Amino acid sequence: MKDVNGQILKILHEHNLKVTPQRKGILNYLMTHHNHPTVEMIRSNIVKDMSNLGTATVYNTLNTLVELGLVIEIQNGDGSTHYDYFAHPHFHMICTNCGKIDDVSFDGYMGEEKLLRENAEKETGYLTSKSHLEIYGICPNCQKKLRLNLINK
Amino acid sequence: MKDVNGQILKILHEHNLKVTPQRKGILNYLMTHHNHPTVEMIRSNIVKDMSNLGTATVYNTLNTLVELGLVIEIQNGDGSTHYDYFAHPHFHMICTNCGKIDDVSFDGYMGEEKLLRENAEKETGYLTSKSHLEIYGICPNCQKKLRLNLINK
DNA sequence: ATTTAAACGATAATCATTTTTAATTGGTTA
DNA sequence: TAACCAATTAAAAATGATTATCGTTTAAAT
Repeated sequence: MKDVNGQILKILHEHNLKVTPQRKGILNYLMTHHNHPTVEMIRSNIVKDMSNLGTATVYNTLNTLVELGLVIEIQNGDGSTHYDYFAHPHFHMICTNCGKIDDVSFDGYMGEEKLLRENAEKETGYLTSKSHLEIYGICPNCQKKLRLNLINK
Repeated sequence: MKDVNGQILKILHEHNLKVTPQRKGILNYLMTHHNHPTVEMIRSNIVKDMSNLGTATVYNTLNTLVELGLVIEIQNGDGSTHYDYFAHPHFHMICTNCGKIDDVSFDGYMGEEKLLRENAEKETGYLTSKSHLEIYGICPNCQKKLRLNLINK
């Protein structure tokens, strides 16, 4: 098990961010949950422990973390932005039926990602830093449900 | 050169969509422009030719086209959604400095995309249909500007 | 030509996100 | 330790994008 609190302090210090209960709470939530929360999910969860936490603060903190590359934004089509602590390179599978977002990585993904970026740089002259890949489909659970629906007709 | 109007009629008929001037206008705009317009860009451009066009109609039409897989949505971080007629598989380079979105494809990209999807299916049990790849970086133009800024300090 | 379901568009409503503003606080320095 | 100050916070208001409503219009099937 890891010293999450120590990591959080290190992250904040490394980036010259003041250590506040709000930031610690938000980072802790992101690092210890592997869901893909919205702003409201984060806020309502933290409010339970902390006396109060403003919506704008959650937005500010998340935007800062996104700029630092520690957190990324994901859209699953429900209208609000979801966030993901991006410790390890991975991509997202998004179920077009239920909106679920899964993190996926496999051996060699980092290599493939790097190759794509290099090809793209050659092609366009961009200086690239990161990429987001989203693959859309039907999750196993929904496949089951959809099959049942067919039968029940 | 291609018979865009014929293509549009074919698309609408194939999907049992009524042929209306609004839909023809919106599809025509998307197919003949290679920018990545927002709803407002599309609307204001078409209003010049057509007596009128409601915002809701643009949204409705675009949502329909997205569901059909003919058009995709892209977020570049400026708050509004950009649209792209997705005739041929490609990915997007997004400049983190100016927000520009470039379409890119290179020989072999389709193969790499297919491979990624197959790996992902094996790993997760999803049944996949498509993917979106976004690569972030600094475009050549902004690289120049940023270099100049450095010198002028 | 008539009919009908689909599509349209003006407006209002909603929802996510940002800005504003004023008060508070972390962390540095004396 | 005290005091300061810039950074941070949070409530409320503002903004901007998107969706819902609903009366009117229109495409296209009969």
